[in-house]
Amino acid sequence: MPLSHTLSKPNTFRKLAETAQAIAETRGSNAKIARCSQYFSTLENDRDLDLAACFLGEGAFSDVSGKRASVGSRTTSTLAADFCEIDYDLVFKPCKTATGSASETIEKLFTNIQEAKDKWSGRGLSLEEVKNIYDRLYEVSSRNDKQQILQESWEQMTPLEVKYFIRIMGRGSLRIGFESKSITSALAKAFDHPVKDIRHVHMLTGSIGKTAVMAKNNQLHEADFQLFQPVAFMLASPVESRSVEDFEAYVAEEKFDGMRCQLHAKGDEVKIFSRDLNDISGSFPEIIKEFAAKELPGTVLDGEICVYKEDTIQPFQLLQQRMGVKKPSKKIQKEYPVALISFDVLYHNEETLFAKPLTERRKLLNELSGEYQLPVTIQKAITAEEDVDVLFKQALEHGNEGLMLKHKHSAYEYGQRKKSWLKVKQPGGSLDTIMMYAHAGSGKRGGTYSDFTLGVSVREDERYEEEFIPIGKAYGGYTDDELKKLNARIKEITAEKYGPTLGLYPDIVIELEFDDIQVNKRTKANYTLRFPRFKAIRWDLSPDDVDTLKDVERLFEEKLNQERLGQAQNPSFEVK
DNA sequence: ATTGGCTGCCC
DNA sequence: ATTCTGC
DNA sequence: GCAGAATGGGCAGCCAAT
Repeated sequence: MPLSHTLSKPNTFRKLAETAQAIAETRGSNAKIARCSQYFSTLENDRDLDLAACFLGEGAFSDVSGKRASVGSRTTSTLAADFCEIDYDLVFKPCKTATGSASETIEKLFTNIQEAKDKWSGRGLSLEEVKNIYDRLYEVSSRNDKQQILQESWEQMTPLEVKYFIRIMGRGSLRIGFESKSITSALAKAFDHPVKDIRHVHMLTGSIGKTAVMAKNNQLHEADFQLFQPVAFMLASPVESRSVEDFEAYVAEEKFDGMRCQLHAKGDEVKIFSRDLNDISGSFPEIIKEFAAKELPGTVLDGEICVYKEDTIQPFQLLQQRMGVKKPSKKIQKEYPVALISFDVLYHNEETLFAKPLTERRKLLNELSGEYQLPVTIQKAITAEEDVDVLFKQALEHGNEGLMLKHKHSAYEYGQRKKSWLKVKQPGGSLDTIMMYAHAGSGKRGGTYSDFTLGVSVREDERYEEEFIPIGKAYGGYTDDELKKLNARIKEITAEKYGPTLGLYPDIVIELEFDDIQVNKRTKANYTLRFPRFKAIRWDLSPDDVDTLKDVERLFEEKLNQERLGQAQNPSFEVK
């Protein structure tokens, strides 16, 4: 069979890469959807459709598979440099800075460099073969083995294929203006089903590939919720309390600064899943044991895991030291005792409750709390903004993050960020900082400096010799227009260039907003900021006006002195 | 046996 | 997590 | 109003270098 014929077959990886590129170059979401839909229609084989939908919509592995390639930009980039026989630091890195994308750089280099072209066998791979490569990458662990597999694969791919192979392998976006919403629309169009049906089945199965196959074979109605298979979480939209209109329609509960989780239980079988649908049961054995002992009938709960010690909810930083621990020792379990505080019930006694209004789900949750001794959040009625203000203050006193306002009649809208759940938070503070370094952006921000290191003043601080020291980085909170102005000014105040980073003369003052200050001994300042973002570019201020490290220390002390109220007084959760 | 770099995944 | 932009 | 895209800090786990 002639090569060209083989390669034009729809089930080749080349066809998928070409389709992705065509989608990227197409303007307008409807046109993109049409282009993708047409591609899906050409895939005759179920397995190929499964893989194609998974690659375009989720990546190398289905979200619920728990598998990862564990290949990052360093591994791919150094190998790419070797592949082209160029120096990584001297040639590859500058190219990456210019294009703003490692995979884009690799595509360009492979297209233009003879050493890379010489390695190409031109054989081409099927979707199934590429899937096998991803599986092999998951199975090996050393970087050498991973690079060996990558090298062999790239020899059989065109530069365009390599680009998408890398993007699919990572957990990030394909950056073709086409994420899960568009994929579901494309499947709806290709196989003639309502978008909402496709979306619903996607939520239930957790797999876009499976959903695609079911859509093709008219099996969407067969999809059903299954215990121990996690569903996407309902998310909340940020609001300022003054912008809420009908307070009576909402109930308030405190927003815990912990780890969101979905618990599935039946008898002594219990599993918990993280927001990204990873199985995190192993990290919290005492929660598993505790719920196993309760012998619940088939039940799914939505809640938050917190470190809870001496009747007090402990800071998130303490929980962080447990989150990633795969097999926590007895010592760790004792030092960081955790509690799962539930706030919703999604399934009980063979019945899914997603479509029921919140009030009804809550009624059941309260009953379960009484029957099985489950800690649940306390919901409070509100009628006006003043109520929210009072409750918000109480939440902060508990060491909680803020308030959730939940629409009383809302269904559990999984996987979506709607206005049924609102989160009310308040910035932890702000600092006037100096811009110290500017870093090259990537993707659509390629070619500009879009990411900045901000510093506080230590000019009159005997502990330091320099004028300013970094306190955090920020990349957002400015408009595209402001970014242009910043880039113009940066050109004029560049002192040094280190690869993708510019060292700047002190000139631009940024009002930096953040949610929290934390101690971090590994940094020069000893402190870092949680969720730093631009609040304003202070063209009106000069480097002399920048806040000092002593100001940071003072803010931190103030925070520490606000003692956390134990749950014994005025609790934010209870057992009915 | 330690340390540092890379990766994934919580917020 | 947060934020801005295009549709 | 939603979806998409580009990015923050910090932790554990794992591998590579020393």
